[in-house]
Amino acid sequence: MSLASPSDTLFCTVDVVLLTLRDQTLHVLLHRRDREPHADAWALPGGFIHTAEDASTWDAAARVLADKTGITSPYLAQLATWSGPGRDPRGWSVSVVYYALVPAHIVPTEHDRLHLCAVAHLPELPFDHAHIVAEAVQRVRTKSVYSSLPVYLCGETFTLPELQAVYEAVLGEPINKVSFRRKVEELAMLEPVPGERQAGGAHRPAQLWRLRPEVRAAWALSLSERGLNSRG
Amino acid sequence: MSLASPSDTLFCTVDVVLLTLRDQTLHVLLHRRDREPHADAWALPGGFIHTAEDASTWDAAARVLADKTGITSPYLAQLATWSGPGRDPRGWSVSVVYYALVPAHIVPTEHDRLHLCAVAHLPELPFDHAHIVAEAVQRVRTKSVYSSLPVYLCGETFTLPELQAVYEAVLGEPINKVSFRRKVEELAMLEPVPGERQAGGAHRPAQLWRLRPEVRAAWALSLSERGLNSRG
DNA sequence: CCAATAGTGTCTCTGAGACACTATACC
DNA sequence: GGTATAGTGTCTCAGAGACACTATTGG
Repeated sequence: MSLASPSDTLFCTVDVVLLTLRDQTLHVLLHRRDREPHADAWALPGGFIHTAEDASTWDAAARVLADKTGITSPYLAQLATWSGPGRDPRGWSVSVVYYALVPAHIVPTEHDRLHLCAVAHLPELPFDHAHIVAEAVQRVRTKSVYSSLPVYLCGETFTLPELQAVYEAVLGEPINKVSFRRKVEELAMLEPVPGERQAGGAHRPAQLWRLRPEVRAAWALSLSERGLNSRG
Repeated sequence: MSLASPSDTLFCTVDVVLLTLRDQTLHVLLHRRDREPHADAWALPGGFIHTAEDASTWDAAARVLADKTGITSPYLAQLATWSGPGRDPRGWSVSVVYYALVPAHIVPTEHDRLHLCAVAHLPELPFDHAHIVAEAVQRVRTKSVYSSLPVYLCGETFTLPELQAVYEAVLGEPINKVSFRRKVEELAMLEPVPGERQAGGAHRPAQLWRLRPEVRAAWALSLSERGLNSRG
């Protein structure tokens, strides 16, 4: 059977907003474009969907991120979809955008085509990428108020003072220590790691914590749950 | 210039989850499909993007909704995008899904190809439409907790007891009257209409309220703000 | 005056923040 | 013992719900 309205001269891509914390500030990973349009400009890593390899736009985003930056992000979620005839000079385009949160240490060393940039001091970005980054930052801030999202900005294990600093960096305001610990406890998403950690200085060491395995599992499940990964 | 990875045998559609309240229950508008696949099955109204007429997927969703149901919804927002090789038998597909909220009285009389169905008692739906509806309902419930979303399920004007009943229907639980009124007041989104309304019975009539014009304006603005409507 | 619903005043109780305290490391 | 940071006990205050009251209509 043939499509009623065959490919109406439209193309479909994915883009990834990868956010991380550096010097207590949100940074976004930019990639220098290989091709026209806007060749050699800093932009969000993105690319076409490969229908032969990708089982969803989520897969496409993960593949594009890995190909262009070498990163596999433990957290990669859909942000929204942008579209229109004018956003890309090549024609009517649809871009399904994902956002990733990673600890700074897994971002590879920057080089000529890879750059971490503070979200507050972005250069001119091509297409509508500036809007997209702004929306991603807003989403992360909003979700951080009531969820454990920022733990994905930490490494595998972390102390509560570290985690609190991460929350404060994301939200841009100080948090009450007691309230923070109460909140963490009631969310019940963390578990203590048997070991401890010495801060560099001369003081009591802090307990190490990690995300409870069920939580990571639940998050992975929520992907496949929604219709066998068809929700890309 | 040519596309690096030209249209990789993939097609892009929009679907609309139109929700309304009937008998104090959330209902979704289903449309009997005109064509294969799943011809004559009840499904979400949807269709292809027409790059010649649509300036965004938002425009496409509004057009599809108007064409198939005759409805122009005051609230139409992006839900998410579904994708994959298996969700539509015609091949690798991307569907950008929108959700609409309307008062029941603007839904046209049901006929052979148009049907309002309680979200709790959906028939078998083709594609991944059952998942999509579930996600839309969840989104509306979540947003209703902290926003004025449910006012779009009311008509132009309404009484506070009516609005409270709408909130209760959406959230599925009773709300404290005093707290509800405090909340409405602090959100500052409503204004009283000079007139009053008699309930059918013998009792004190209730004040009529409406959404403040600035709020409707702000909502319209938030569309165009994000990059000249490029966020479809 | 009665019934029925609209709308408000106020008490209580829960939860978040402020503050001060204790705990434990290195020097 | 001093200092610095981790972690906790408790007081206070603000906001949400419960309840009871007043207001206003038709009968």
